[in-house]
Amino acid sequence: MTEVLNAPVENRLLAALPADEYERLRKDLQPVSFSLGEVVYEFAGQLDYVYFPTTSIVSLLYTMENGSSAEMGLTGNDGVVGIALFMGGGTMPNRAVVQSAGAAMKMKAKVLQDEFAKAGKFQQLLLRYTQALITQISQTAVCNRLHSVEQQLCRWLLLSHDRLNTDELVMTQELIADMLGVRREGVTVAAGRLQDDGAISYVRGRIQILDRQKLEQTVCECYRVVKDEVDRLLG
Amino acid sequence: MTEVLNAPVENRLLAALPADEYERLRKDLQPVSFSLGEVVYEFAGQLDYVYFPTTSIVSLLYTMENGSSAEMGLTGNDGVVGIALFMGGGTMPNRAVVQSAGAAMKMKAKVLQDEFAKAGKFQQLLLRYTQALITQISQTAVCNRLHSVEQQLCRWLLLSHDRLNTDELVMTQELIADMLGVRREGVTVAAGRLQDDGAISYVRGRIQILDRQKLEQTVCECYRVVKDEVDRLLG
DNA sequence: GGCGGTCTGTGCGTTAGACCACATATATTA
DNA sequence: TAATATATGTGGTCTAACGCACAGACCGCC
Repeated sequence: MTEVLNAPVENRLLAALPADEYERLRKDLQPVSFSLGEVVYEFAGQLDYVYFPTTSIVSLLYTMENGSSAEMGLTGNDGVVGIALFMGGGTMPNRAVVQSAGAAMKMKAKVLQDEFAKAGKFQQLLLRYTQALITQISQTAVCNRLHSVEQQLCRWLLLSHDRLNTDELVMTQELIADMLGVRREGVTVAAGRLQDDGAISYVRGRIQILDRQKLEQTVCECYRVVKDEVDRLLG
Repeated sequence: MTEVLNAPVENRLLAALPADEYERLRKDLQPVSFSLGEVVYEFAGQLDYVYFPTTSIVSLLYTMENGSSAEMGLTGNDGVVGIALFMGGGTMPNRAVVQSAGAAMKMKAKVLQDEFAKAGKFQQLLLRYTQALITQISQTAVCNRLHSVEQQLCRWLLLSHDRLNTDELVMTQELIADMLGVRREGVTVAAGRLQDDGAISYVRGRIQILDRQKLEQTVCECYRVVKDEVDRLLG
């Protein structure tokens, strides 16, 4: 466990740093543990740290005034939570919620900003990640408009699976529904079909990915666009 | 006409530059004229210039393999087209199409990148605009999931109207449908209702905004979130 | 074991919007 | 002034997803 916590290089952004830059930053990175449902930042809330997930996944989502919500993107070991801190706005009009419990490395906002200002490799990586995130959010917009709940569920499962080193997702259908911005029953039906196909198995908040290929057959092109772009920009 | 073309400060990003920086960049800005439907950049296409719209509006949209499309955001005199050039990726997996004919100032990619690397006010403005764009795209994702065609049409009309200095939008329902990712008939019906309300009048590709207040009553909260964030970040 | 809480499955009426088929109205050009 | 192309209006059918109401199923705890 501590082994995992002390392995910041499990985050792709940090792992891509040159050795000397990484050595310099190392002392400013502290391990943290996120539990499911924990709120990393709130609508318009000031952030003191940025977080580099290693084994956790954090969802970015917007909650409407009437309580309904929808996810616009998710960040795992490929990125960083808190881009507003280097983009200059400080805050963002959305929330970040832990979607899969696990570990992350945190860094003080001030340290990050100073490092960003050096215009080195770190800045380059942060901006490239941000561009990849833009693509992810864009594709979410398109997918929300044009594709079925089942396709979107597949996209979501695949994106999450890519960011974990396990085949088990701990997640109730209720929570998935909140992420996708659909009804819980809609998720039940879509998940039921995937289960009948043998793609996944689902038992009370535990999804096993049994057959990725089947998911990839069902998913819309949106998944591929996002994945290819992440690989191109950070790979 | 040339008067307009020679007034780059009609773009809010350029207008926000300190006098000395603006003077330095001035010689690198050339006026261009965009016609309706012109493609500014193509899926994964390399860009030689970035564009600062002054009286034009450019839509960012994704076209699916089957030909259907949806917009994820739009840029007018508040921003810049071609963020991939300073974000580091070079290209983006989407298209940029002129949604409202008019003028823009263009700048060579190399000049922009050199200027960006100076980490001055210009960089700060570009990053802040990018953050505002992220909010716009995010809200499009949420809106696509949760709101009606009529509300989305209102959002789209208001966002466009904010970026123009006229009450007339030149735009067929067919094209609006492509932007919103809905059927043309759906736009006809929604626009018909707005027309009955006296909010707009619609004649063969020419929309008159008659009563902004009525639009703002019908629109969902998404519009406000985007507008407030743009004002906060660039205002 | 029994009991309350939390998940998941299912059925049914309702609805927004898709898809299809034209009718009509306004431009453009011959 | 026809003839043609383009833009908009309208009505019908179909379907995915919603909203609601409950019925199981599994979980932990007393």
